[in-house]
Amino acid sequence: MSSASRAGRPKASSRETLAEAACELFLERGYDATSVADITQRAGVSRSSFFNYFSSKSDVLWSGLDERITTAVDDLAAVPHDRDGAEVRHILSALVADFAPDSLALAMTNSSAMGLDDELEQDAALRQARLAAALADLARRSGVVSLTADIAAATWAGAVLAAVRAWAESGAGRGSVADRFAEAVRAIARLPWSPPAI
Amino acid sequence: MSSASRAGRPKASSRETLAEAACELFLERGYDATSVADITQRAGVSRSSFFNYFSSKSDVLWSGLDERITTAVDDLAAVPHDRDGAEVRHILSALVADFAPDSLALAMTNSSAMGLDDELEQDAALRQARLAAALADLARRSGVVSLTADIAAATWAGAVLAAVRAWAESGAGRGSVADRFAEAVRAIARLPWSPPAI
DNA sequence: GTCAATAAATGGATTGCGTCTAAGAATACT
DNA sequence: AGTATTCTTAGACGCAATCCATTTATTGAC
Repeated sequence: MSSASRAGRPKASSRETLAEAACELFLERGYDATSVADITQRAGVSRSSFFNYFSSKSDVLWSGLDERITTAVDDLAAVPHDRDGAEVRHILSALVADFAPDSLALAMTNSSAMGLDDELEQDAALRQARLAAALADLARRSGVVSLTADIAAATWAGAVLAAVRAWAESGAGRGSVADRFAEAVRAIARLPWSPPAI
Repeated sequence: MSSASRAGRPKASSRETLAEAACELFLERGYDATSVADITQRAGVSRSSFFNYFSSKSDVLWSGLDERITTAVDDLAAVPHDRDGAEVRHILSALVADFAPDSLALAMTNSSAMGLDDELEQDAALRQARLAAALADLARRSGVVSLTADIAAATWAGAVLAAVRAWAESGAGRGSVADRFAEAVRAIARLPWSPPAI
């Protein structure tokens, strides 16, 4: 089952091929000016096939992080209600460990060239929200009042996405996302929440 | 300029009329199953006119908060770089002061009946992100490093949206959004950021 | 009253995403 | 050869959102 595809028609393309074609076009024409049909045309498959590989156009950029968030959400849902925060930090660390998605990094560093600034902001917000929802859920299960749970969840989910942003903006070369997240965790502990903070 | 409409064809509808029609339909059939054409038909105007009143379908529910966020974003952009956090808290307090949007509250309390759960989560995330971007910008202008600025911004923006959620979920009857936000601010100061927090 | 100027409504066309379905093509197993 | 399996593909669809040209309703000036 491992190597040989067992039966059926072989795939005519791959996520990688499509993502590559998409990124090229995003750089050439910009995100909005690139249609799904454009992408599949360059990749040499039909438009219909696109949605066999990605669930949406923006998914091309975010599927890597989405998968990781999905497992993190599952893991968070499985945490017993009586655990301490170390487990949560561990799950979030696993989420960012060895994270290096070519397409997202490329898009983030070239967001202005791709005309992607708003798009990326919004897409990032959706991912942050999905993670925050799982975190808030866990916090509530652990007895934290709803309002406080939402706020703490917003902070931690914000830290994850901030780490990704910081990593991408620094050229994605120096330092891993995990490093950035560790930095973020330290920053949270040091946050001056009294007036001078923000 | 105040009362008499100065010239031109009089409006055939209003935001209120359209919002009312929309909410009725959302309750009857659900959000996804309600098209813009359905809304305008019930309101007695053409589909084209809808976009003279709202910029999108979801805007029906969020325009109230959007306007407030817009002024808050403008105010935040105008804050000199050398001010303390009190000014920020003031702007955010103004954002939620006397906030009581009928349609959003209705939608949030009946989100499951309207089949709106996911939709509202996502829409809320976009608003939170818009506010967070302005807050992070200000923090960066004030010399806070980017990563920390993002995290702090996520917390405060999260607090605003959490206040709105808490207010809506409590029936929108007891206590104002402003009260909830004040509660949120106190919660932030009390947040146990070491492990046991979340 | 007539006439411009103005503001809004309207119909219709267009684009693009995302969904769905039925039909076809390529592969492995027997 | 035949069958089950897996994927591709064409095509149609519904809907949101944009755009434009046209029409309708009002105000105010002459």
